[in-house]
Amino acid sequence: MFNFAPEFIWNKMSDKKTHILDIAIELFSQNGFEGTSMRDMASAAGVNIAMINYYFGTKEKLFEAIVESRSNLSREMLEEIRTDKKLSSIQKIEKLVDFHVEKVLERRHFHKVLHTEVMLNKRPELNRAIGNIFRKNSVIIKGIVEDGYKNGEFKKADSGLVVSTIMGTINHVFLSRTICSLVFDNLDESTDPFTDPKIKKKVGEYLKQLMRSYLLK
Amino acid sequence: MFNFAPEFIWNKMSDKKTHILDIAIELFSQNGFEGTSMRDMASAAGVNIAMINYYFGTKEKLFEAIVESRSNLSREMLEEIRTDKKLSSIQKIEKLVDFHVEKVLERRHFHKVLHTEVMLNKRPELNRAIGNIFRKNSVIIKGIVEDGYKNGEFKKADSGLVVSTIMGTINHVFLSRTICSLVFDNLDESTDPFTDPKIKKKVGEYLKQLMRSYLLK
DNA sequence: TGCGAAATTAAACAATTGTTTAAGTTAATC
DNA sequence: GATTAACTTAAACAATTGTTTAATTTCGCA
Repeated sequence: MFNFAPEFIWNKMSDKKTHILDIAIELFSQNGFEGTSMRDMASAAGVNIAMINYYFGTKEKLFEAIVESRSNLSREMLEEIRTDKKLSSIQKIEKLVDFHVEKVLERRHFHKVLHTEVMLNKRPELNRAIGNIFRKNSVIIKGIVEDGYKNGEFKKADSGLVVSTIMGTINHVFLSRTICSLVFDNLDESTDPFTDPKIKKKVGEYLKQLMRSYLLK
Repeated sequence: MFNFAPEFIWNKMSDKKTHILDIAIELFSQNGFEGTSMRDMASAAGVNIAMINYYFGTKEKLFEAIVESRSNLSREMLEEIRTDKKLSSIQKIEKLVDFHVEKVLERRHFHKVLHTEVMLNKRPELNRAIGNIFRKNSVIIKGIVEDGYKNGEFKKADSGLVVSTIMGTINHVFLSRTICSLVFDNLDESTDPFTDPKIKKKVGEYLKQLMRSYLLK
């Protein structure tokens, strides 16, 4: 009898635990929290179901582990933009818009789940974890807007609402295929709007123009 | 032995079926689709669980029935704004902003669920029903923006993205308590931001100013 | 009053859920 | 090589899910 090769070979860099995490991100992203069962995840990751609880305790803790693991990714980049002395305030805003469009497009399913979770607001622990990410990012972006006012480049503006417009517009356009088709109503059925560079550019340019006309003196 | 009064007396205007619908809206809004069980709904409505399937068939059909029942509420109002000859284009936009802020604040839980459903995009039938509502509204608002360009009042603008900014900003601010607290960071713990008229006004004024500076020539 | 359709009920159904158990294997340490 | 801890497994657990059934009651109408 032959011994067939196992479906997964754990290499040493990404061990079984982080492999589960990767699969979990994928499934949670596609199906949401309630929509993803532990058994789905176990079989998709090719591990015994009890291993997930062995590593992470509970389903909710698993989700929290995911959130934590992605937590610091964008904060550093945002901080970098804010403190860049070579950029004017409006240039920072423009860079930030591009960064966010890119980020959401790249991980739109994940962002989708973060937003569903923060909206529905069950699972308090999880909500707090997500809220912390949003908070850190929000503070930095607000800072950029307020800096622009202090140095005389911008008109006075409610920085929190400016953040809401940038994030809100991007989310609205990109987190739902249905809505995306409404926004760009001449969408070719075959082309995927989320990989189409023209659409990405369109949204970016629009938001920058919107911010210029509202913020600049 | 006494016969105690039943928990609910069905009056003739809103019979048992529509009573179930009302309760279902409430529970779906608070807990989402997956988060609401038929048993929860049955006991909240004070009816036998089998009655719900008797009236509506399945859980999903029940949700669709809700969506249909709310479908035409805002379309008429929007159409009215668009065709109002006494208003300039920018006045129409402003009226529309106020209308949407009001609408979302009034039924925020329901809008929350609509958005979660349209984001996750499981349950194709349901998604199509929700998409149709969004589509109808979207078309009208886009029309207002495009009218404004044709009559020389507005600069050329991507009407779809303007809609996204209005809807996206309002949703981002009002569909999550967590995010709302980030936007208005000096929030009193005790006051409810969603009933506070100051916050409602703030968002409305901001969006109007944003649209004026972007759209007007 | 009596017939038949509609309404209502408690119970059962079958499937799935997240989690735990208890027995097993593997691997490293002394 | 023995001891211990980490890992892995199949099975069971207990709870919940949406839906259906089959028996019964209610009610309008002839």
